[in-house]
Amino acid sequence: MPKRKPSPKRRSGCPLNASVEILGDRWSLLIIRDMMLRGFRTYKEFLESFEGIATNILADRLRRLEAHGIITSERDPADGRKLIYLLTAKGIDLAPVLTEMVLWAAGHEDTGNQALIRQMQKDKKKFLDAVRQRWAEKTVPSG
Amino acid sequence: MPKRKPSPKRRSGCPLNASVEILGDRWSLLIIRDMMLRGFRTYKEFLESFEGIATNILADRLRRLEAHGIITSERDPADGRKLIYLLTAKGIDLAPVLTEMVLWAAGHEDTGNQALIRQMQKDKKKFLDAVRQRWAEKTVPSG
DNA sequence: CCATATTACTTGTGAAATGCAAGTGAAATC
DNA sequence: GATTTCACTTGCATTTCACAAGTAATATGG
Repeated sequence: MPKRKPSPKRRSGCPLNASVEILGDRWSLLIIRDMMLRGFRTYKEFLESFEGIATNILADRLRRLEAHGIITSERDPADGRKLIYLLTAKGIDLAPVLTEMVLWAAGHEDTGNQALIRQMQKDKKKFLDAVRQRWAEKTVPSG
Repeated sequence: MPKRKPSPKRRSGCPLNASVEILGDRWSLLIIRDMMLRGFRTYKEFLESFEGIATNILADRLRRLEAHGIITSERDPADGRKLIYLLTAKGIDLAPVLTEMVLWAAGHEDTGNQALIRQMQKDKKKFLDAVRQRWAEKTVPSG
């Protein structure tokens, strides 16, 4: 259980503050969403996913997420050019956070992706179990 | 039920994207936390709470949260200088999001506020019910 | 009343983060 | 071995942010 790394210069001890300092920007949670729910694993997939992210920002966010132990990266043995990014246990533990954010927006904002929302609403626990299961099997379907 | 406002130029229809565009910065969720859990309601209280926020940024974030229907503002009848900021129903509905973010950080980062965390872990539903109850009564204790 | 204080801001300025276009190096493909 | 693909980096313009100072409206003390 690698946890409780002594973090450098944090503004306050509140756990929410820690979360916000790590995840509080426009892209980090979207990258994690794509890894968790869409099975994306390479730089190129992320870049093409949300049109609009700058290449340097994407590189920076991946570095930061890795530094925080939320993702790992390794060379693709089948193609030495590719780096494969994967969620760590700490990363997959963000599933409940993403779920609640999705449900909040779905209830109060004009959004799409109704299939996903209905799945989450119907049985939150089952949905989260399924996410964790796919992650454990490392058989997240791509696309 | 005032919901589903047609939002201007959103990057994608995913609900998570909507959440990130509204809440994805370093301060918004901390302001909401202070309103929800500490009963803060004035500009000055927020400013003194998290030392470090710039006055113009605080003003901007309060404006944005109000524009998104997460908070309201009204003059204090007892002191005409003061504006009182209050969470809307949409704002209090962020309680599960905050809770999951707190629990995630508490489990994986080196943070304080163990009392709050134990309360959340012990019975998440009861904790959320209490938050909603205090909000409904508008009797959130200050400090 | 009138001077002073408090509250909730705005404005100005420099620093930092971001967006965009172009370029680079290593590995794969043709 | 020339070209393409992948994962970036670099340089520069723009936007956002932090910090200090100032302002308008209201409140308070003498």
